Amino acid sequence: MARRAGVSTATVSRVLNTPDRVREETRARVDAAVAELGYTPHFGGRALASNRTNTVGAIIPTMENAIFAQGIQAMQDALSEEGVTLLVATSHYDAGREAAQVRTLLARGVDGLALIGHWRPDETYALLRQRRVPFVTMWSWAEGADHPFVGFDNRAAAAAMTERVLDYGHRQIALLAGVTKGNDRAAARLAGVQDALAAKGLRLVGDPIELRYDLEESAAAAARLLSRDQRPSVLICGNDVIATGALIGVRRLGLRVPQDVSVVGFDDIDLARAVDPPLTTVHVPHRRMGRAAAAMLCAMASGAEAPAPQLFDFELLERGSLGPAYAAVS
Amino acid sequence: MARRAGVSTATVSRVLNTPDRVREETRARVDAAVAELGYTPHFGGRALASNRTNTVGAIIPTMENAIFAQGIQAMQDALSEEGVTLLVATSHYDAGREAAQVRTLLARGVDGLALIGHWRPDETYALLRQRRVPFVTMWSWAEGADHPFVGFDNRAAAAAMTERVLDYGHRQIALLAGVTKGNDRAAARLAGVQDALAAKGLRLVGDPIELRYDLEESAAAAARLLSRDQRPSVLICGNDVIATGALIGVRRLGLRVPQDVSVVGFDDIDLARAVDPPLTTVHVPHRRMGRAAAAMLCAMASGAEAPAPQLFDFELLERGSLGPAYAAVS
DNA sequence: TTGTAAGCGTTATCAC
DNA sequence: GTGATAACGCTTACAA
Repeated sequence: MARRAGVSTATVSRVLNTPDRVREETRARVDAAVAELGYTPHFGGRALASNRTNTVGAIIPTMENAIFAQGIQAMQDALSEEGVTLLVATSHYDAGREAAQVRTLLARGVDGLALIGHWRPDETYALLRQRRVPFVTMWSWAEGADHPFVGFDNRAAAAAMTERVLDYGHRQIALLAGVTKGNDRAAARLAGVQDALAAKGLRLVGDPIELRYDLEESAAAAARLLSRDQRPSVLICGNDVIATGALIGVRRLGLRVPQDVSVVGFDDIDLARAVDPPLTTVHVPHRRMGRAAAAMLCAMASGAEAPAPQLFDFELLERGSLGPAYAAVS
Repeated sequence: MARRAGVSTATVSRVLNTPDRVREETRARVDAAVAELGYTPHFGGRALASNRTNTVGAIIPTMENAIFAQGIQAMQDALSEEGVTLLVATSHYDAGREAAQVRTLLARGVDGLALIGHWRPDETYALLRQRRVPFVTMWSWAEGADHPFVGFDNRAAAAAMTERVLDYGHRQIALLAGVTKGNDRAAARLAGVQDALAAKGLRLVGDPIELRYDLEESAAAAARLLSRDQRPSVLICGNDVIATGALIGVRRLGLRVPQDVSVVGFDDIDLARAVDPPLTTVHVPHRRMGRAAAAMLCAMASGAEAPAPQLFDFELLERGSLGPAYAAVS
């Protein structure tokens, strides 16, 4: 390509990177040659010479979870406006795989890294620091963390939802939580529910049940729970998939929501509006968090000092799956 | 790093790439140094010297569509077993953005590329061929195409579903299709429905309506359709999101599914099992297609000749949203 | 404003 | 089996 425009490779490089440092006429000539040959700079060469890749990485548990799909899509849209490519890797909720993916992404020279949640082995943080890669964590409020993050207070949100449930008169409350092992979001939500109950001197009906992100498993658990002697009047669910599963389980027993039993979810994914009754749930700004993380990483990759954590608000969304506790009243 | 093990960079390279071509003792020494320094080879340098990146790209419309999220996740899982990284880009259903993303991914030196569907400007194909990048198309059956693909016959599947609908006695049939512009899958599904009707000398009630991937828009369209004089007894929907929206629209009118009106979907995403009644739909093996595409790309990137297209079967899944056409009978 | 030339960290081709 | 050494395509002083 170099001399198709009759200039040196250096000038081509300038046209591409600092167009204002080159005479208009020369620039036009180079641009023409670029267009004509369909030239695209070689990524490897660029990375090697400049030690930057214009790439940031994100490691999420799985794309099959709609909240991450949304967040990552928003993040990618924001990054591509800045000419930055997003490299997405998945950990399947496994700390070991996450660490391996960190290594992979570091080897590819990412200029920054986004990770979900803040629970991970010290070794992973040590690796990140040793390589001096800017990183942010997402989706949770990492209180007192010494790294930037963008998230919201899962614990407070769960507590707020629980208080709302209590306002409706419910006292027989069961909790269908997500798997808390290695998942600070799920754990915080569980803790939030317990907080709100403890504040009123109440306790759950039975122990919290931890469920995977699976409709059938959740449906079965809900049905089992509702067949016990002391039937709960409300099922508080750790996410909307569990809540939807619970709805299915309730339906199988021939019970009605919310007349016979209430169900509340968390996340506000599409599913929440699609089911009948639509789910009362906690709205979480997944897309806004994705965009905010993108902005933070861009800033940090450009050498900015570690930005302040960004905390988003949640919102209680009443849609119909939470009603008064008739059963408890009778 | 090079001489921490007291060897040349060439030997380090051999240990990493062709370990069997180096003496056991030397190898051990290098491995030790690698571990000690936490060394990872520089991706850019590697790409520059070897002209391979162990990266393949995929361009999908959006990750927010669950079928692509599933397929891409499966593809990524399969690729990572081969040590290949997947670079995901999104086009938002826009041919121009797709072409731009092709350029971006080519610039990053991907060893192969996966694209959704086979409708795209000739220029995009020309670019792909000019750069000699192996590529496959996914999700549709590109009859007579001169490139490898992995997909299924959207048209035949839609026809089969329509025949099933006819078997239930429906004659007042409305079609809520996806947007067909630039989307061969949506267009093929629409054509399939028309095929099956034409074979029996039947016609749709009104024109096919094209809807975006949106619950509310679909709900509104369904409600409008069912408020007309000649009310359809069944709504055939181009995908499960539209079908779910239709379910919501039906519910708003106080009608029951399937007693008053039937609804059928397409894709079999999670949503289909979550709604009430669960959707009768076409099951599409999204994950298997993702894995198959990964295998094809790996083969092609390793220099294999263009593999034969891989066609997957669909499956009609009856779940409850399709019932007999009482209304039509009366 | 532009060209020259020295790297950047690998791999590949040779000798040894 | 291993070490020099020359690419690979780009960026970036530095010189012109």
